[in-house]
Amino acid sequence: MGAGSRGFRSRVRGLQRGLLPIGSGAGLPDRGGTGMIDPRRLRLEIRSVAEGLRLRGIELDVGRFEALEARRKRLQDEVERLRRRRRVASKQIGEAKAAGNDIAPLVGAVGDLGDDLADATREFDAVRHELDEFVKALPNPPDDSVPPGADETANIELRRWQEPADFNFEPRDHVSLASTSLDLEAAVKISGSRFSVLRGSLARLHRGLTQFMIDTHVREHGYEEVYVPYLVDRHTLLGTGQLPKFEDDLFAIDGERDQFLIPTAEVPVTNLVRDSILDFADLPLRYVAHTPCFRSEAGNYGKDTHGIFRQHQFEKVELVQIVHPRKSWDALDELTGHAETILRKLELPYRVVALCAGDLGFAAAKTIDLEVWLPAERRYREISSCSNFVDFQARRMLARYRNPETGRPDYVHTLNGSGLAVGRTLIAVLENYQDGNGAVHVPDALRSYMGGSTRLDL
RNA sequence: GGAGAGGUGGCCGAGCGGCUGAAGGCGCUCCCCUGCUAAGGGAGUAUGGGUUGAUAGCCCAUCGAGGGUUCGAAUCCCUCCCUCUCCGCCA
Repeated sequence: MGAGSRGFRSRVRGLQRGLLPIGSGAGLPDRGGTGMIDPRRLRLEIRSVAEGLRLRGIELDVGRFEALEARRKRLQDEVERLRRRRRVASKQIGEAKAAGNDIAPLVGAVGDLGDDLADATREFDAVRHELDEFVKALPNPPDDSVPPGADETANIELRRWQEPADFNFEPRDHVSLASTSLDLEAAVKISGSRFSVLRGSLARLHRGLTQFMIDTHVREHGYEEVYVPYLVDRHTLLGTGQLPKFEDDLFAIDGERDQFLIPTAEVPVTNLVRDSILDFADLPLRYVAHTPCFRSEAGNYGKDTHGIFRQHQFEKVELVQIVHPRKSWDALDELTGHAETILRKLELPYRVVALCAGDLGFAAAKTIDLEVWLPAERRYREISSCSNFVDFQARRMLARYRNPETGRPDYVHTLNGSGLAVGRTLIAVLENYQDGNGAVHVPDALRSYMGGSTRLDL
């Protein structure tokens, strides 16, 4: 039995064990594992898929896909035909043997079947691998409601909440305000650039913000708090779409373990439902997790180098929802609202922005960003990103639910959003709550998390 | 880290290399019977892929994963992963 003549399911399982096709020589993943755009949709409506991808600035090579698909079809047919022949022949041999007949002629009749099958299988696997790579590299086509555009300049502001405070003094930035409580020198000494050390009440504020966010989402929004690993394997990252295309953005563990530091809690949390068939009645699932996030920020050299806006390590409270496919658009609005609640409770001015097609992340069908006002920069900056991935991640993960109407498994839809990025919230609090004398007040909502203090002791 | 045991369908649990996609039990669904919270009888009940107008059929694959032996592997061989028990270490 040649490589690849094992079934689809075994490949999917292999994948789930972290044995990846990419560079590992292991079996090819199939549908579930490769994940992506629905292969059937790709075959049947490739034009519309191509159109969607064009909005993201990606030109789908329709001719190449169709050629590959034609070969795949022919070879799969051949392989299955040969396998069937082999099965039938083997069965006959078994029966003959049981009846006490001479099996030599039957065995001889099998002839080159084995070799033919091995050859066909080899070819089939090669084509599937090629097809797999091709499809896997395709991002999620944007939803129809996503504004067109190539980059962030085409994003659409949907609404604003509160006008920025009109300071009658020159607002200072968070680095200046934090003073010695933000010890960037120590961080550089310990770890290098893009890390930070927080001290005293600033560290406490950081922790308090985190607690406040989690508590709000658990108590008021009905999320289940989960604690998850910060190191994950390749398969997990493939499920949510960080791999195989964006390995450079991740910190990998160097050594025997083929693991990576999570770039966001989305990765471990969404993968909770990987390879499962959920009960219809259990949907929607809502998880909130607080984790550190690790990003290499490759390609962002020189960008946001001041302060702690863009770090290799930062904390985030993440919201994840697993929902019925017909509910995901409502869920996106809800989830965005849950993130907004934090900003409102903290009374931080923000605006809501719909990302244009060109600005979407790989797996997202639609993304709504929340941007908080930073007085020192005199502009709104991203503090939360809420996305509906529809069935894109679910396909990669084989995350399904039992459809009560058909009795069959269907893919769920997945969503996530920051609720919020803690470090950036810290910046926003510092800058928006400064009083002009270098002091920073504690937002009312955070008082109880700060031991009743009304001012930060910086 | 050392020693041992084990990984089979939603769960439990059989399985001399061939008729086992997989006995049996439990659970679940539907039907029948039953005059009353129970019992009994019958049928059905995995997933992925392909084909197709089709969630109708039909075909292929899957018994932790990968590879090997063989006409044929859940069953034999090799490698890896995981779980459990005991010892050691440890927050």
